[in-house]
Amino acid sequence: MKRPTIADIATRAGVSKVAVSYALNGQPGVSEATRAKIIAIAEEIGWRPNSAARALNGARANCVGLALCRPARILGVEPFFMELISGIEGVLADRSYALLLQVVTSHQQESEVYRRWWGESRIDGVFLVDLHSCDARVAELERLGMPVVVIGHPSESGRLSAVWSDDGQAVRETVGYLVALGHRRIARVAGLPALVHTAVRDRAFAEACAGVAEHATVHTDYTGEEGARATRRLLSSPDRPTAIIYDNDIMAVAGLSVAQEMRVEVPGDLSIVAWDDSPLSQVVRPPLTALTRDIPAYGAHAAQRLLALIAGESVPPYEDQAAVLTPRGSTGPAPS
Amino acid sequence: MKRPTIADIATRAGVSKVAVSYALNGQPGVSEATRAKIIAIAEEIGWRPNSAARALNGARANCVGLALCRPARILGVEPFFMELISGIEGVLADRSYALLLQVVTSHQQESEVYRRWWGESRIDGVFLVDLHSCDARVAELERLGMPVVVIGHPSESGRLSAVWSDDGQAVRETVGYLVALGHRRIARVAGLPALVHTAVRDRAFAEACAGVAEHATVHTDYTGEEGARATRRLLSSPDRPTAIIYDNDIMAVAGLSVAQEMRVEVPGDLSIVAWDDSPLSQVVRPPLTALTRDIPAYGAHAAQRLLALIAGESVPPYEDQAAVLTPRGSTGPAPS
DNA sequence: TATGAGTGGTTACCCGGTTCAGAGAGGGAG
DNA sequence: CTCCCTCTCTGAACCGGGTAACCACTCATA
Repeated sequence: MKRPTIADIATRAGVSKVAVSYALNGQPGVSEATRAKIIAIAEEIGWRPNSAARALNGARANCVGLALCRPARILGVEPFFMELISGIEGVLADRSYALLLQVVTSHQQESEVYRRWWGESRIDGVFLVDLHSCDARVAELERLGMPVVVIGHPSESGRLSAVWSDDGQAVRETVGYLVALGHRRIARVAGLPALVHTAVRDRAFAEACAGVAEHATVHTDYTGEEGARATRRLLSSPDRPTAIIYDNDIMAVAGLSVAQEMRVEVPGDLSIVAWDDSPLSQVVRPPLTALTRDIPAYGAHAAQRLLALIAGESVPPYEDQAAVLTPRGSTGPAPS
Repeated sequence: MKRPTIADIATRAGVSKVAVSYALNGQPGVSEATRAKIIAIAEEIGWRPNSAARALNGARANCVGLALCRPARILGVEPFFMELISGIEGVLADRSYALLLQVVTSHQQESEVYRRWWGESRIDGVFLVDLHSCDARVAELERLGMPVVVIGHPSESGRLSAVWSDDGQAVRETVGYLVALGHRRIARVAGLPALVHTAVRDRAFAEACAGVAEHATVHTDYTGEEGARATRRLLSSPDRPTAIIYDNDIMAVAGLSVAQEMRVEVPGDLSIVAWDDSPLSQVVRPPLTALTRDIPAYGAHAAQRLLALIAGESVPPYEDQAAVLTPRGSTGPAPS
């Protein structure tokens, strides 16, 4: 029942374990006949290299880490992370890299997890997500000297490599589209204000609206409840907006329901745009106009960069495609 | 920049590395004064035990695995797995266990991942999810002799420990509730037919309806599109159902939209029940009656059992609480 | 005074794979 | 026949910890 080791193979093949090591790693130093025999025996007894023993010789751990700092109820509802992970996995699996995952409740705990993983030689690098402004995690990771790919805006990523997409561009496109439809009062139901990408969107939204439309931004925690509450407040104001942009689709769906409950027609009286186009956007009536992004591809790009970084290559910041607007039934001309 | 080892600490403290090992592991064999000095030095230079070196001594890897065999687009939309992972993480984090995650595309690939992880001594055990009938993975994992907790029905889990909840009970409760409301034609939009829990629900549904209501089951792949298509077909039939039970909430929301699009009133003409009560159920109008389960707790129980199994304890199958019906606005009396 | 039991530490070796220096065997050139 | 080189393979050391066995010393007991 014990797992076979190269010593077992060596005994069977009648050679030293060094010869086995060379043979199995494709290194010179053994004849082709011996190599073939050794490989045959290894396959027969189902030998696998012990990752711990390899790691001990300074080899890579063949593993990268990801820590998520969000409460369970938000993580579950946001398809973003699962899609991101799927994309990351696709790249890692090809190179037999594993992904170590941890859900944490604070940035402090998150930094501690990085220190532990790195100190224990468990991982070769990490992804850093959900960047805050003046993020202490960036300094911590720079200090550790570990390969890191930041999935987020490079303005706050310090000397760490970033993979990002231009949310500002997506906001400008959306506002331009809504203004062209005649909207002059546009609101935004935004996510957590501490996140860098929220700030980027906030700024781009204010700039894009400046001079062409009244604008208001309400911050939430990404949950449907807060999205609903924000919508209710916006729609209750005397000069209510004729269009609302939501930072995720669960809030957009909640907003749509609030509008229907308040007898506000969508898209007749109110246009709705959702960020991050998950299947959810398409199953409600009317289907939601959404900012579409290939999230698995985004994760895949980040994973490629992290592996390159681990291999010692230098990795400049990579700008992924910006989200593009996919118009559906939830947007239309502004009411006259 | 090199990571400190116990040898470094030993040099600094002027003792042998064995003394350091004893001191840091809380073992007897060193004086309290020496122990304190060693611990102080270890903290000062930020020492962490190298996980590879520990694992090499036959110690645990302090890591468990989870392989998910679902396409990315379904994984993203199902809050189930993220909530399950959150629950698992909560327990693992307390014991400094890590979770190794891999998304695979076939059961064969999944078994290969298990073999590799186990052969490489990367993990101490795994969770097995999405059981099929006559699942080859069960035999494979039994053969490997690795600690496993099956998250699913024990009827198909062989000699492996299972953590499960009685979906049959939930189905009976739901059907009873609908029948009490006067419904006599009930349909079910089910998930993948190959999954054991789908089969369990199918059987319970047929039995619960037998003699009291006409019933029909349509299988889908869990996506909103298929949920919508199934609903459209069901509502187009001459003797259309007055109630539909959906196997997840994205399909239920899609079904709700289809009903509205076909001018079928919910709950006036049609009652809708969703399985797995995510926040999504509550943000649509009307809010969905749902089968509620504490999924993070479910994951936590599974994690506790897996850790017990790894510790060498014997773990009987554990039946978690069945999902309970949470009535909301989407169900009502059958139309007369 | 010899014996025994704790302390507090050490030396030696193990885990499984990698790496380095070098040892024989065989072959070709001089 | 010797010299040298290449090919194939081996012993020993190493990575960073864990553990068994043992040793030197102190103090209490027979």
